[in-house]
Amino acid sequence: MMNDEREPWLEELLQGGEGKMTDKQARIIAAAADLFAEKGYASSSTSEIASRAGVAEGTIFRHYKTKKDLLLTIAKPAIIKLLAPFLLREFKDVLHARYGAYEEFLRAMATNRLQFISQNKRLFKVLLQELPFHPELQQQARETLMPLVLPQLLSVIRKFQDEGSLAPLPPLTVLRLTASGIMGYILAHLVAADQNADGWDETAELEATIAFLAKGLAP
Amino acid sequence: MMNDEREPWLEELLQGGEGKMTDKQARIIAAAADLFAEKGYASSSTSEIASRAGVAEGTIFRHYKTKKDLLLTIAKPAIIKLLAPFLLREFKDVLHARYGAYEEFLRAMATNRLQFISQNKRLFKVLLQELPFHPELQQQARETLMPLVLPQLLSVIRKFQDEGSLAPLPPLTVLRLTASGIMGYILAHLVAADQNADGWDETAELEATIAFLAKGLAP
Amino acid sequence: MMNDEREPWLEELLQGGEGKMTDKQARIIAAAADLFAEKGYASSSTSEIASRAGVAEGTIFRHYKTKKDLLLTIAKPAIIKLLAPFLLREFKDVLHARYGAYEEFLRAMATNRLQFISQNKRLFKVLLQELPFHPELQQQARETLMPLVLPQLLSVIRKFQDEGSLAPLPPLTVLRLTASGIMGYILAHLVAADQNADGWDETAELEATIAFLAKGLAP
Amino acid sequence: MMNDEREPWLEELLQGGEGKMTDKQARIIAAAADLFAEKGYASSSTSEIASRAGVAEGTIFRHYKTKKDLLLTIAKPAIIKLLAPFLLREFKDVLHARYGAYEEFLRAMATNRLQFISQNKRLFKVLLQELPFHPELQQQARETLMPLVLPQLLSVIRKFQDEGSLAPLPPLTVLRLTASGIMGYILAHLVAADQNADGWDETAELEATIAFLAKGLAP
DNA sequence: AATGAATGAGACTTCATTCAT
DNA sequence: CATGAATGAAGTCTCATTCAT
Repeated sequence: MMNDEREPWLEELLQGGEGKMTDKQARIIAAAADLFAEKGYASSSTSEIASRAGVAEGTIFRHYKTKKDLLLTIAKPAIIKLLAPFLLREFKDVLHARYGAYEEFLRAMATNRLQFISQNKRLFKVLLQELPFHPELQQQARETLMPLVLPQLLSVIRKFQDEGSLAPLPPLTVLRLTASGIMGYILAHLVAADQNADGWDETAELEATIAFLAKGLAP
Repeated sequence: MMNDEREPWLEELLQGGEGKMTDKQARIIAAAADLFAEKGYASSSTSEIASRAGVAEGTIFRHYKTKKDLLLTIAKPAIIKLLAPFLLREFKDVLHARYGAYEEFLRAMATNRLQFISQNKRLFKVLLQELPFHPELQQQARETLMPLVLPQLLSVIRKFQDEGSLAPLPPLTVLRLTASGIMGYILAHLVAADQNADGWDETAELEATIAFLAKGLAP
Repeated sequence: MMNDEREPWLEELLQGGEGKMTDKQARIIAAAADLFAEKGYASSSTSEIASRAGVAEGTIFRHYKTKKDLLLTIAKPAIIKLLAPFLLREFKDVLHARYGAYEEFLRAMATNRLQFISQNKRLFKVLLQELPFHPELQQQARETLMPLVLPQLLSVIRKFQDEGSLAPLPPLTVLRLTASGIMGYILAHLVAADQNADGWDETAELEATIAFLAKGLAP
Repeated sequence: MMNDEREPWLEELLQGGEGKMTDKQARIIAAAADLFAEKGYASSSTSEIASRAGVAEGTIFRHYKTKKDLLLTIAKPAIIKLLAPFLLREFKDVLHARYGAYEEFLRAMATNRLQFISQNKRLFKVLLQELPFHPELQQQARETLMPLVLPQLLSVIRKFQDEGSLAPLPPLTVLRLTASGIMGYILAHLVAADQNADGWDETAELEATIAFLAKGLAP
């Protein structure tokens, strides 16, 4: 998975946010994300990060106080990015939008997140792999999820239930079932991409998944 | 998650298999699994494993040539155990059994695996977390999955399709959708257990999941 | 140089001396000598010695208090054996024997020691390699050499000088020159044997060496 | 033999060659050579090398990837240095020089090499002691010896034979006899130096040795 | 800002030796 | 006598971090 193109999230980090990043900072972050995704945080050495980034080892520590800082710089924003479309602000319009049915809403969300994730594979991989070991990340996730994202999603679900296009199950259950369906699809996509599997028919699978979810959750 | 009760898989390892394990070996394996689950393989030091197991560090290396050996001793059998019910031999009867419909089959499998996994949480956690980083484990997984498990599952699916109780989707797609539904349920269960969440109604969720799968995959 | 035949010195050790050796002791000594010759004393582990001898590691320490004991058991007698023909007792007759000239004496000694050394290569190798690092061995060597061997050799040399068949150089010088000639021959022989060199004509070289010594040291 | 003066070969290594050495590198090499000579490579610990060099243990490994690297850095060049005067280039003039007889040639070579060796005792000791255990060193020795040194020496010998100042023995035999004579002299010199022996008359012994060689190898 | 040599704590592993069986 | 599991000291080497340049 050694890949020299910068993933989009990095480009964004580079410009956006507080202080702009120098080119070297970007190279460091890119190299770190690369390595973390490949071998895991704990097995990646700062010296290898430095050499892959083409900078001196000391330079890393000028910009990031510790190795863990490096991880957090990568992973904390990742949580936000991943959940962005469900955040309070961005989601406002959706609530009042005219999605004909749950199915359409699903399709919109699924394609959008799939695109983000497959464009930022390494970022996603790091997040998934390191989340279990770093309380700071878990907290960050909880903090974004609980007050900002969950309520939004639950109210969308309730809206569709009220409109009669969704089974009257507990909203959290609906969410769980929907999420596992979509995550299952995304993971399969990633695995298929990793192995250049030819048996994988992208759109057919997407449609099957959405149809399955819609049918399974029909009232 | 410091827990002194031995998980069932360890008891089995202790007696079963080739050479019986001494008490110290068992303590080493238990301590290692504990730590690996908690902090990950790479961040667990052999010295901490030793002290948690109450043995000298050297003792570890008398029984397991390297630290990685320790991981493999834990994780390789885990793959088999996890997939055991789907293995060629054990599965034979299922194929000819009178499961009324896909739904019943699902319920049987789901409860069975859920039980195994929640009894062997640490084992399962180690496996999930280390699989991405250890090619040996991936290969072991592929070797059990591809020739021994997959064909079985696919033929069950085809049977139900032939009987008209399952939608005529590609069998692999059916498998994926089913698997993500069940894994989603199991993960939610584990997370809920970890946080002593009260909102979690075990049987209600199981039934909802199975109903959802059955409905979503109905012909 | 892995060789299962026992070298003669071992056979002798086995029977001769104080307490008779058990079979296991002999196997331990043989394995140790083997390994010491191959990798040196410091790089040979007692565990490898044990496994090569086919005994348990503990067994070694039942017979030899420490690893160093093992070395000394091998090497100390070796010094005696190597110098035996020049020792007080055995040498008595030589002093009065009718060796026509220094040349004949040389030939006798050279062939005799060459035979011993090439029959006990491993023993010799260990001695040569470990002597520099073990003061006990050096002392043992000095103790045998200085009072028991040197005087003998010097008086033989003086005898030949008196008889007019040897240059009137300082006896120690004669000894040094003679010794280096013979050692050079023996080392060349061993190296040639080690490499199955075909260019090596055993007897021709021996004769050349002796002729060279005799001529170089002629009065 | 703890000696703080740097032997000449180290001074040369320090400046000469590719990358210049820092002061710490030199101290590390010096300490290592010291210890290797004293206790042998296998019995010298990197921690003792570090403390004798006055650096942290980690520093050693910044400069030399492994302990063996340290040995090779010391020993490989040593082989070249030891054989330098017999190398193709440096030797060219000798072939056409007017050495009156083999005797003069011997005297030149012997004094030259004796001087080098006694100035670089530790280096020589390490080489002699470690050669048997390190195939890399043996190969390096063979590679310099066989194509670059041997042919030179043999042709010098042949030249003297043609001129009638050397016995018509096989050149390799002449070489062996000469070499053992000179090595015997050098070793005796070193031993005498080590023990402050007073019986040792440097020049008398050298002359005796050369006379002996010349006479022994006269036609 | 950037470097990279230096550090020392700590990682994994080996080993000679002991001791209960 | 023999075993081999157990030990803990010591070995080689890695690593995140610091600091003078």
